[in-house]
Amino acid sequence: MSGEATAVSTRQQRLQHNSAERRAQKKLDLRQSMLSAATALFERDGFEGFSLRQVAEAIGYSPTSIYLYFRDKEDLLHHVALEGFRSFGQDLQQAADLPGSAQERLNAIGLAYLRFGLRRPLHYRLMFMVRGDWLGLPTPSGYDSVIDSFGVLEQAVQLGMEGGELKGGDVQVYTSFLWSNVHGLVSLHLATPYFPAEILEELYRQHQEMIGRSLSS
Amino acid sequence: MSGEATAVSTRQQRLQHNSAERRAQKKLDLRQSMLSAATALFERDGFEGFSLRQVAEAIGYSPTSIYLYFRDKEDLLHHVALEGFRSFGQDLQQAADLPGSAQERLNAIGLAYLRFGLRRPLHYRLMFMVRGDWLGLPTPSGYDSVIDSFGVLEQAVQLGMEGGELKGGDVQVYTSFLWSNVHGLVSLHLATPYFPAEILEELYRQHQEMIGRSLSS
DNA sequence: TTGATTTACTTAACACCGTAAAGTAGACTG
DNA sequence: CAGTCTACTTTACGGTGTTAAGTAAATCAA
Repeated sequence: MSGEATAVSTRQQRLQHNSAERRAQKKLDLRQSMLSAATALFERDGFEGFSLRQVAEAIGYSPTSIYLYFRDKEDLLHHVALEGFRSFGQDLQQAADLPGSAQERLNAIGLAYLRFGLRRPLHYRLMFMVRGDWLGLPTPSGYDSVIDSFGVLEQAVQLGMEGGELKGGDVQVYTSFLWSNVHGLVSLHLATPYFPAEILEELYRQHQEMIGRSLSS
Repeated sequence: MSGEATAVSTRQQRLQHNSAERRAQKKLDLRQSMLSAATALFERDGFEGFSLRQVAEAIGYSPTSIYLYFRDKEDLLHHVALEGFRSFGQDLQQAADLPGSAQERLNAIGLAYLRFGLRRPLHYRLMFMVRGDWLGLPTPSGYDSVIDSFGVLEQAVQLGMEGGELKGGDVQVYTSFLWSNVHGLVSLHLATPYFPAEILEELYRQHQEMIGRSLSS
């Protein structure tokens, strides 16, 4: 089965392969540690205070090293945001998967949305207020699992309408209505002093009640 | 009536006064020209691209001169925003003053809100998305005429409720409902690719219809 | 009118920032 | 063992907000 030359060759190949693999893994590790440091610093300082040089210092590399792994500051921050989109999408999907009526599901999705905004205010700002334009970009490879959050809500609306629980009408209009209401609440809370955290969930509950009155058949 | 000494004295005083007045006026003029240049540059470059040094160059002064008239960059930009709040408040008040039913007034206010966002996107972002915290600051002197926009909407809701046209309920909850919905629409349009300008007014109209269904008695 | 003082501004400097280009030590390869 | 490639650093440039020191002209007191 294993001739001498073949054996040597395969061992060499294996060594090379392992070596190459190890190097590739180190690259991935470093990239990941950059991303982790970036996320930590972003969550500490927010969009304004975020700087490449601080990320570099945090991981013990020179500032320019980052350019070997990310296109530029924008690209790095985009990847920070992508982690946010991932967990945001999961939160919403999880809420959508709960048992119950369409109304209950829609409420749960909205509540998950709201709580994400409260739990990760800086991420929310980045994702939907400061750099929401990233939503229009194609999903980078490695983030294919990111759930289309808009789609989750839209589907829940659709189900409610098909089940007859919601009034018939334009799914997109209903969805945009729910979305803009909860986004309005969260973003006004995050950006202005008008909607303090203490009252936000209660306010949301009351809004949902009013919406329910106008959407339920 | 006019003794010699007195006349001389008054003339001197008048000259001094005029001189002082002229100097004061020049200061105001320069401050105003800084503010105008800042506004123009902000409207061209937005929050991110806005720089003190460019403002200085635009008016032909050194960068540090600005500190003689404004506390810092933040303060200058705050005053840019204040002009926005002034005209925003006027727009809303004008819509609130239109004749018609409470429903029509509320729709008109919301539409004025929406159109301000479309007409002055960068100002809107500054005022309500990036630096909405300024809403919590006391109004600087000279801007006392700035209308409390929230109050305008709140009053329109109150009137509608008192007139029996709107269902009874918590005025604040109704107001926050209307506000977060229209702000959600505008801010999602401005920040994300999801709500293009072409469909925004129609979307708003449909939302208003749904809201009307749940609020009208 | 003249000397002192105040006013209004500038120059210089500091500590940051993102990023491009050139340089370098070490691993890998033939 | 020479040469090449990889991964990273050093250096440099042009920009930023902001503070402190310097300066010329206007104003004021005698």
